[in-house]
Amino acid sequence: MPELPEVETIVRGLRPWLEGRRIKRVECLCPRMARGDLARIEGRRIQNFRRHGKFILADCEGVFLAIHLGMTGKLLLEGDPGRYTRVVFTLEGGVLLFDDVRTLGRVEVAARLPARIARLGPEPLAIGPEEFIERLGGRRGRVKPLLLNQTFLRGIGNIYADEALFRAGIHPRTAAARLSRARARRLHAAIREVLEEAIAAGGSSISDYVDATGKLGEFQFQHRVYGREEEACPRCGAAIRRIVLAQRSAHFCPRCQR
DNA sequence: ATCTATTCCTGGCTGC
DNA sequence: TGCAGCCAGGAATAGA
Repeated sequence: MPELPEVETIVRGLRPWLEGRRIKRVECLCPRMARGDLARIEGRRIQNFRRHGKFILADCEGVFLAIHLGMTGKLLLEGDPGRYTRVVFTLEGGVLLFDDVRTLGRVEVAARLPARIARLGPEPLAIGPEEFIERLGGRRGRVKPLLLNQTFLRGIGNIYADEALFRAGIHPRTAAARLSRARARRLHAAIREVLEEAIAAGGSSISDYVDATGKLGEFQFQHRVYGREEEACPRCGAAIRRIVLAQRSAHFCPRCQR
């Protein structure tokens, strides 16, 4: 499941090859996944290929391209189109495939950056501790669902929310606005830390994440709570618990996270 | 303005 | 061995 570190890994892998290259043809094999007229980027060069939260964005000489990988989306420079290929980008000198088993991904072409993407919260790796604490204070909900809310911070998904809360020693059900300054500061640092470590490891390969060359990430071996229900907490040895919070599973240590 | 619940989607797993 | 039923969780959307 591609979250910020996985999308960052993909973008870094693709950028050197994609940037400045002209798109000759776009074939969408799953119209449900397209927004806008994808053919509008044909004949244009890819510029400013970048990550924005979990979105992949590019300017294409006056037309805008946004890609979201959903749960199982992959952008591949190698291999042939297969059963799960949803969009084929034919570029000068090669082909970029958007494969997605579950079709929860999206490819959007628009005149400019769509407002709902522009409105997302700040980058977790760019926000400072003071601004983070201030943003937390104005929220009424619980901290875990808030971390998943892309208008609060952009790019954090279930894995890194659980891992950051564990590192900060905060229970996922804690009311966000009730966190002390010290704990909020610790959470800010934990988010940075876990995302940076995950990017360094090439992301987490849970289910079927791979980078643009088909390579698996390594960070799943460093997960301390995510997907480790019943296992011993690496800090205190207590059994990791899994609960459902806001329709999502939340993994935590009942002793370390209060 | 914010937050919560529902929907989409299919491979892989569990249990009978 | 086969199959029903459930689970995973991104964002969009509707409703509170």
